[in-house]
Amino acid sequence: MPELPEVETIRSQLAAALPGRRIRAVDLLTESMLLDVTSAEFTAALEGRRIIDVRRRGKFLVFPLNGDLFLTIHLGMTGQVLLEGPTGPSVSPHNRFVFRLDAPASAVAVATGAPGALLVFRDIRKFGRVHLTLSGPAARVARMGPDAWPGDDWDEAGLSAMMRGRRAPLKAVLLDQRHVAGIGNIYADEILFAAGLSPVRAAGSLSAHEIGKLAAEIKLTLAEGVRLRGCSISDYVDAGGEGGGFQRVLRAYGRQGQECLRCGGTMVRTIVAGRGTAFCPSCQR
DNA sequence: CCCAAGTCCTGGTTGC
DNA sequence: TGCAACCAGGACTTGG
Repeated sequence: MPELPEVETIRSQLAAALPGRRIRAVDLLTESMLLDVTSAEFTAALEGRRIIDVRRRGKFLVFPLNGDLFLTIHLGMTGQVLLEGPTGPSVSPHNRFVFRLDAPASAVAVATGAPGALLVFRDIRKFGRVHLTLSGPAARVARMGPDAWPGDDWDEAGLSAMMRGRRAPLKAVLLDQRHVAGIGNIYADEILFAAGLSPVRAAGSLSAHEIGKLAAEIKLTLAEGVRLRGCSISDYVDAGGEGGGFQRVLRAYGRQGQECLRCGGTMVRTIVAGRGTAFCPSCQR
């Protein structure tokens, strides 16, 4: 699933190719995934609009456009954003939005050979959402806590305050985007394994030392995810259609029944916060 | 038929 | 006791 490292990989690719380019036309193929405006308003407002920047907030992509408009995209569970050449879009029954762009306008995009006269939002499961709003990103983006990575705007003290007094399982708090934004099910399991903490511990029960370890592993694990360009365990590919590499270094997610890479015990699976959860009961306390 | 999962929503519980 | 904060679980979606 696209979590912070996957969305960040896509963002960096798009940021190298899109700023300065205009949206010539839009094909809206699945209306149910559009929020905040009608289809007619959406296509009319985007036509001729220039993309100013490509930003990320948690798992959201945010495209500021000229005229104080903001396009906000969430990839849900199986969403992909693909930059394709002008002959496309490649045929798929799961294409949901196709943004037809003009030729590259920036010298950088030309120099890097940025392809992409088309920006395709494809999503098998329709969990993804597209917003078009005025004066700022979609309202749901404002509800996000500080970005988990790179983590310049939160620290151990902030994490401690988020956890204090909570009886909810530790993993549920990591997954709650209002506390720290960008962590999903895969990275949550990996972070908790790395920190040696049980996903079912009450969040409020962590010691200061454990909070410190957790804070460090959130940043380290997501940094590794970004470095390896995301985790392609199911549908994820980057904007060029390439898979990431993080699936090769998974130590917890999906490893139930297998040997713990730290203590040699057996990894188990349980449900936490409604999500499948793999962990080592002997070395994650 | 069940499972996968991110977000929103609802309804029940807890604790000040 | 009242009320807000908190927390669990369902809905949505479709391919394996």
